[in-house]
Amino acid sequence: MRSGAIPQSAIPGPLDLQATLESGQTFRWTRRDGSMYDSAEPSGGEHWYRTLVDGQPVEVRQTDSTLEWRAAADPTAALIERLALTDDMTAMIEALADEGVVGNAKAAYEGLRIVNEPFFPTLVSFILSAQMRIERIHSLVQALSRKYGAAVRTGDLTVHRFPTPEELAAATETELRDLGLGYRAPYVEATAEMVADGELTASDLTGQPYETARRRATEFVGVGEKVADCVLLFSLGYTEPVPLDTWIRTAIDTHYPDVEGSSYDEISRGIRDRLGPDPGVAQTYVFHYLRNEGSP
DNA sequence: CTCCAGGGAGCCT
DNA sequence: AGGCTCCATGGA
Repeated sequence: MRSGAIPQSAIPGPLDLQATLESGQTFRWTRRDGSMYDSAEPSGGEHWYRTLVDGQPVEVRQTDSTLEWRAAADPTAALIERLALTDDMTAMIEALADEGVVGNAKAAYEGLRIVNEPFFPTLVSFILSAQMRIERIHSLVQALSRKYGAAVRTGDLTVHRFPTPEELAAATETELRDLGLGYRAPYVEATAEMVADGELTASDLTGQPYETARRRATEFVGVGEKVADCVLLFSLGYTEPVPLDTWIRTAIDTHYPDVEGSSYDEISRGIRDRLGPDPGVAQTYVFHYLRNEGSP
C-alpha cells in the first residue's frame, strides 16, 4: 500500500471533492466511515472516499493543501481523468454565470466537477434512480456490487467491483426484486442483457452528436430522456445534457419562466440556450445547490 | 395512516 | 405526438 498526494497547486482551478462525489453524479464512491450525503454539514469536509479506479482500490481525501491518495500503485493519472482535474473543466466552471441561481450555486460549491464515471455502472445507477432518493440509489448500487461483483483487496482496502453486464444479466428478476430494486428489476435485467450481447453499448453513443446519442440511449430498457441525459453527462463526456428531473423542472419554472414548450425536447433546447456553452455543468451545480439549500 | 422520491413503459386517443 | 396510469419500496 502506497500513499501520496497531488498538491492543490498542481490542480488547475478550484476543487470541492465532497460536492463532486456527493452531488448525485456517481453512486460508486463511499466514505470510509460509511456515511454519505449529510447535507447538514458544510461542504469541503475532509472525508476519505474509496472506490475502484481502473480496477484498483483507491482512497482519496481533500485537505486544505492537497488531494491525498492511498493505493497499491500511483493512481494520479487515472484520478485526473476520473475527477476531471483538467484545464478544460476549470474553464467550464469559470464560464458559469455569476448571477441568478447558477451564480448562487457557483458561489456555494465552486470546485464541483463533472465526473467521468465508467459507463455500465452509471447506466444501471440511473435506471435505478427512477422515483428514488439519492441515498437509496447509493445503497442499492452498493448492494448490487456486494452481491454480484467480486471483492478486490489491496492491503487494508477492500472494494467490491460493480458487476459486469454478463454478471448482472445472469441474475434473475426475482433476485433483483428481493434486493429491493422493485419494478426497476426487469429494466436492469433487460438492459444488462443488451450490453452483454453487444446489441447496444457505449461505443454506439460516443462520437455521435448529442441529440442523436440521447435518442439512441433511450433504446435501453428503463432509459428515457432524463436518464439518458445523466448517462451522457456523467460517463460519456457530453457537457450539453441538462437532465430534466423534478428539481430542475421546478427551478426552470421559477427562474426561467420564459422557456417555451412542454415536451422534454423543447424544454431541453430552451434551457440549454440559456445556460451558456456547457449547460450540463450549470445544471449539476444548480441541482446540488437546490438539494442542499432546500428550496428552488 | 398517507405521501413522495434525480421517471419510464404501456396503452389510449 | 401527447396525456394518463401504474409501477415497488422505504423513509418521513
